Amino acid sequence: MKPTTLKDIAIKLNISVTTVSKALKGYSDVSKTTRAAVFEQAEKMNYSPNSVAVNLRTRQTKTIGAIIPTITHHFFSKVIDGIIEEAEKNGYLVIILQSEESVKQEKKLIKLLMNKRVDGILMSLAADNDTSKHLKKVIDAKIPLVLFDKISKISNCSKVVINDREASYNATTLLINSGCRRIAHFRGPLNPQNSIDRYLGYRKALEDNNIEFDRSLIYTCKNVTFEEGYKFAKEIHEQNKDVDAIFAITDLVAVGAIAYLNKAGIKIPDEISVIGFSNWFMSAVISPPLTTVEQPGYKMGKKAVKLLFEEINSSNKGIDFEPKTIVLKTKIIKRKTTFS
Amino acid sequence: MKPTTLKDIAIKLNISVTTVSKALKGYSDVSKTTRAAVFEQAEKMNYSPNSVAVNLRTRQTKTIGAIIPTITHHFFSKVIDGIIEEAEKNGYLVIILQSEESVKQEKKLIKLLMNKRVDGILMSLAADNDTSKHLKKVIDAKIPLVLFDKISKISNCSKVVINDREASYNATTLLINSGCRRIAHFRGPLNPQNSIDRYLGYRKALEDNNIEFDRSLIYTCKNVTFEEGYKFAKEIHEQNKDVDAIFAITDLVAVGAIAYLNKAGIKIPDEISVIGFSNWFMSAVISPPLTTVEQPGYKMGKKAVKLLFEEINSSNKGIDFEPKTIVLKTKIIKRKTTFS
DNA sequence: GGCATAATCGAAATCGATTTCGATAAAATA
DNA sequence: TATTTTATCGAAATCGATTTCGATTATGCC
Repeated sequence: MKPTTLKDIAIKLNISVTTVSKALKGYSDVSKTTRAAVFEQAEKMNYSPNSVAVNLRTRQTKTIGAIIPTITHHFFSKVIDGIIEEAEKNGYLVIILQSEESVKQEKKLIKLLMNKRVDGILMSLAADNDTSKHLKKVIDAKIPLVLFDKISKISNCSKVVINDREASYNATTLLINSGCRRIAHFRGPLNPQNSIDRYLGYRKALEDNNIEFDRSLIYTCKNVTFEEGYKFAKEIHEQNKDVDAIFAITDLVAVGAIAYLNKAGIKIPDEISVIGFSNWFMSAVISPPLTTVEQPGYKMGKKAVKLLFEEINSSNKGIDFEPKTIVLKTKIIKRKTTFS
Repeated sequence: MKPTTLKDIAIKLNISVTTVSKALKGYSDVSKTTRAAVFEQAEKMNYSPNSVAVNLRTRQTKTIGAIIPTITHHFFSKVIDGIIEEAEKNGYLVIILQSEESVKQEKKLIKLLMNKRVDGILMSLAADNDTSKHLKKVIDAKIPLVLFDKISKISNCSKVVINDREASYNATTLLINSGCRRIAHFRGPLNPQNSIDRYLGYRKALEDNNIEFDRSLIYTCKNVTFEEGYKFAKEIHEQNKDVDAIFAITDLVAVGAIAYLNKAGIKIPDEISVIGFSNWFMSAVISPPLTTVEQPGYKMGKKAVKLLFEEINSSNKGIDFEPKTIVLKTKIIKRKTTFS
């Protein structure tokens, strides 16, 4: 009924708990006979160490926490996939929590995880994040912390990101090199850093190619949805904006735009080129297949965990850990919505 | 640096650990003066109880485990969303694990969670699941277990499912009532129970309406992908199968089929009706919007957790818990790929 | 003032596993 | 035979929080 303890085995064998423990852990001061008996009995009683007790003694829970805005999002679910895989490979379990884009919720969850005594925390920040005071609490408590994707630049901790600005610059440049001059940008919300960075990369590319920036070609997707992509594409068309390319903050938005363009009979890329961001699996199968920037979610998750473990291990050895920032490479996947 | 303990407070205040604990927990045999001092000091030292120690004493971890085939799947990520929300609302944390459709992996993960001493386990089974011996281990160990979506009918534990057969029956009937007679079914793999049930519901609907079953109209999607939907739709078209409707095991497959039909210039639903399953968010925005069966993932997650807590609470009170099976309602969401 | 009651506190045991430090007995050496 | 190793075991402390039970002091009552 109740799980077997060392004591149960000890009583059965009429020896001490100490000896049972030592036998199981391979100490040399246990006779072969005793050891064999212990192993046999442990097997028979289906013993497995109570990890709660072990955790208490070792001051480690072999558990890490991950806080993300939401899991029902293809990018984040990929990151989580990577996190879980890598953690499990190292004997760690992962507690997943969702901030739902609320800093208040984020604070609460951090507290929860700290009380749980997780060995480390992974976070992708909520969009309305400005005050990173709650992150400081984690850092001050010496709990290893790694930020990924949506980070806070000011916090003194490790980070795993992509170079949004550069990726965006390259995407825009591709459009320019293929002859586009009136390039609309369907940008993300105003606050998040990667939304800003992608916008900045877009502008820099225009600038470097002597293309005048036209504010009226910037559309802000507050919710980053299919519908927004559709709507803005429609607006562009109906207002005769003379646009020859669209660069969308996300594949989903791009797919929305393509849906409208297809419906309106506008030829892609002949009349309008489209480029997305993230390489969502759907972007490969829609018609025409979407050219996009690959955002390595799975890899980001893995890297973040690896970095976290580096810090956890240093911390265990009492070594001070110098926060690192890893910038993952992105690449453009050329498909059929742009001229090469 | 290290988290504050009761002992730290006790030493600071020069009283016993017992009194500190009692003050914090509101025992009546502590003077107002002492209590106030303890609270003040606890606040100052930023005390929060070490939950590992509490867990050891209470024999509860306030943690549950969830094992699913994969998280990078819209349905499962919705379920997980529901699970996390509901668990957190009740003060529980969730450890997510992926079986990757492997029974071997499933066994390993179960063992992991049992060693972790989670208070309960939620599972959606791997596809190749036939031997549910590993589930028996959980049940025998009296660890509350709730299966959802992909279940094992023979296991004696609680379950949360939809009536796949009935839902599928209704979907097929809708097609029949709108005049379709040659209805193709893009089914799922051969093993999983819900794949079988949906197939069975389809057949039953044909039978009840005196429509002859044609084996050549059954297409098996081994991987349940967009590409398979596309491919089979193409096959149907090219082989002149005279099909007037397609019922797909999943929206993704249906969307693949629609992609082909659109490309081939086949009018939906005029020439061919299409109905999907799951109500994936994309199905509402594609063209034409897909009629589908709503599969309540979020709700399923919540219900599963609620059921698990019922069992956990009974078990805590020493009451025997009689496993329940909850069947969630599905409904058909009529959009534009079917008549009426 | 004497006894009963209430008010306050803390020692110790517990949850299970681990590890240090001795203790004992047997074997080996001088 | 006396002494030193070696082999084998276990008591006790520890990780932190909780709770039972007993002890002590202060107050109430007659």
